[in-house]
Amino acid sequence: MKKRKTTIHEIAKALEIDSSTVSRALNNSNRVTQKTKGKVLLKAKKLGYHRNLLASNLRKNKSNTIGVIVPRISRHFFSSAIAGIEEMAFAKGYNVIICQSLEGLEREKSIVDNLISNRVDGVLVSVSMETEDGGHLKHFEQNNIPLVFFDRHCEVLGNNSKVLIDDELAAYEATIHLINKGCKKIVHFSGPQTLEIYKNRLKGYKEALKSQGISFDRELVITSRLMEQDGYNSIEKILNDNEGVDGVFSANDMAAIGAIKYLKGIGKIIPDEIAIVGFSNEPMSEVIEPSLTTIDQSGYEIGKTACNLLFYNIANKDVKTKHQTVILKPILIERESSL
Amino acid sequence: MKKRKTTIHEIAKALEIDSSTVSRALNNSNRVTQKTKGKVLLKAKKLGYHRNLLASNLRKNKSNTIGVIVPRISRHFFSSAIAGIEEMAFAKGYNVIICQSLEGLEREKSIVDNLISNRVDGVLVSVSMETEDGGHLKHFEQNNIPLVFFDRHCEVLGNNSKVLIDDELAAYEATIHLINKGCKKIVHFSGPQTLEIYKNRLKGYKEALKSQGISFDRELVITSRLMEQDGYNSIEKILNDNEGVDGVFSANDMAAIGAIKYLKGIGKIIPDEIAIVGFSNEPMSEVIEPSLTTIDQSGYEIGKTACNLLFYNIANKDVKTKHQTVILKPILIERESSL
DNA sequence: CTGTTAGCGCGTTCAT
DNA sequence: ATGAACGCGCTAACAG
Repeated sequence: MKKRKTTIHEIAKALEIDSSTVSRALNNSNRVTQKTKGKVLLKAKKLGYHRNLLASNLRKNKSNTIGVIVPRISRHFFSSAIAGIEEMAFAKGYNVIICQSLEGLEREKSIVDNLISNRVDGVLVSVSMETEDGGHLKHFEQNNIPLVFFDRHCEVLGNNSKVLIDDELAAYEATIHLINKGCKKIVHFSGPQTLEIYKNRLKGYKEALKSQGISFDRELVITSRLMEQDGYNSIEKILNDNEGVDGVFSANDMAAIGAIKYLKGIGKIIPDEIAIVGFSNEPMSEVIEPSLTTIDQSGYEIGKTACNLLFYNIANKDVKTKHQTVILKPILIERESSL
Repeated sequence: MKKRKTTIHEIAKALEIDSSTVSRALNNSNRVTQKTKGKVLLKAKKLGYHRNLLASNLRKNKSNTIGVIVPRISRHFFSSAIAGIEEMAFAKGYNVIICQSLEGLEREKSIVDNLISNRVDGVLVSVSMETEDGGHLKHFEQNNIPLVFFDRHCEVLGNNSKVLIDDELAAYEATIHLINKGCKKIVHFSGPQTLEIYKNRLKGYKEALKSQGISFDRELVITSRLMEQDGYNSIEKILNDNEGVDGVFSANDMAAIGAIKYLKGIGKIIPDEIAIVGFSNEPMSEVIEPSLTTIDQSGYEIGKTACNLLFYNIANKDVKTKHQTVILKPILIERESSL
């Protein structure tokens, strides 16, 4: 078993040319004959040559690698985002280093240092729950490494770009969808108002009603933790207390499913009598309740978009750019009832 | 904004010592005074120094990075495996490069070349569906890069290690579990016999029956594609055709859930009259049917185990080792019915 | 079109 | 304990 790997010098020696010519040939430079190019490539294959990117990267001062920091890889939203990122990166010939903060600030800090040491060409970040101050993330721009947030962002001095989901618009569109289907009295299942996402979704719901001249009724907003059982209970309660409810916009999918189960139990037919839309970015709801209409934005699309933006920023590193914020439009998916 | 990053030479100059001393200090060598060590570290922090790992790695001919090849990152099993891998790697100070083959052989081949060029210190692979011959994976060992398969493996000449789930044992234990609960007549929902996993699960089921002196009844094995609807139909059919069925071992979770739904519909109480175990390594079934007993091995554990084995092989690269196969024992999870 | 030279930033000899 | 010098493998700059 041979120890050292073959270098350009060996293939240069074998061909009795200079190593720089070999280098050029391997890089498909146009300053080299087709003939020698062919000879070099042949010899390289024959010797099982693999370019040493450690050396190449050092010389070019560029790692051809982007770093990705997420709280948890195994969460479906993040794993699909990473899938999108990897596809974009692969297409551009970049590598992807994956790091998970596990929702911890200290770990996130050490990841930042490590990525800088690895001289990544850019970074995609979805911050941990402990991250409020983005001080440690400033190191990236201090080292001239472009950074793009996706989904979970935080404020950092300097230029930073982000790709987000428009919760308010999503809620707006979901509600409009229900109105267009003929709903007059639409219930909203909302979540804890401490969270930005639920506040925004409530806002979008209100906006939609207003835009269509429907007056907002506080009674029709039920706040819960949005578990399946909550949806079940909420729809039961609202139907007892109110006449003529014909639509539900749920701030997540599980509560929507609970409501559907309740309605099925009492013999209502979905979605003819009561139309339901659930906010979702997991595929789970589709499996549990194939007839549920959902509104969401896939992690995959966000990942791809963020990665694209990052590459743009890498390419234009030198030109001074301002904050870029891409807000992705949600997608409403109405599935056929399989029942 | 300064362009070039600070190097050991700059901090050496600032301290009026030699760069090699700085290098030693930063590497915590014992051949350097505590005092100078302190001064160097201080200065390094002050100048915002980050070691250039491109250079360091080149010099040491070692990238401190492992490569991971999976068919699809967004599949839950793989994303949790990657999560486990990342945690182990982080603990050892290694980076993880993620690559997805998207079930394609050509893409897998080009990933292999790329990882070799990046001089990864080791590789974890779960092969694509198109990969039957592992010829391209031989490149790894030719380049002295340890390789460990997890979950999906294939034959490669030379030494290669793998970490797998013991499907047969899992099925055996699931069936034994049912017998211990008092079941006398256990149905098996099986899948396409072209797939190794379903063959092995059937084998384990048979073994368990045999070991407990229960005779195998071909009538009690129903083969389908194991969708929810299949489970629903299968249990209906079996209950019509057979008296006294009191247990079901399903080769996956969706069919088990279908069966539970059917039984709920006809008013049976689970799990008192008919006990059901579904094979599963997705968390989805838990959400859909919280009372379902499952047997599986998590991707997370497999990832951690495989990564550990890889590090072992990296550490002992020079000593000649033989094939290592780790077969993980499945875990049976019996949940309380929430209904 | 090709060869020569130099150096990316670091770690590791040798000296002292 | 520190300094001087070299080289990891490759590419860029300059000749010719």
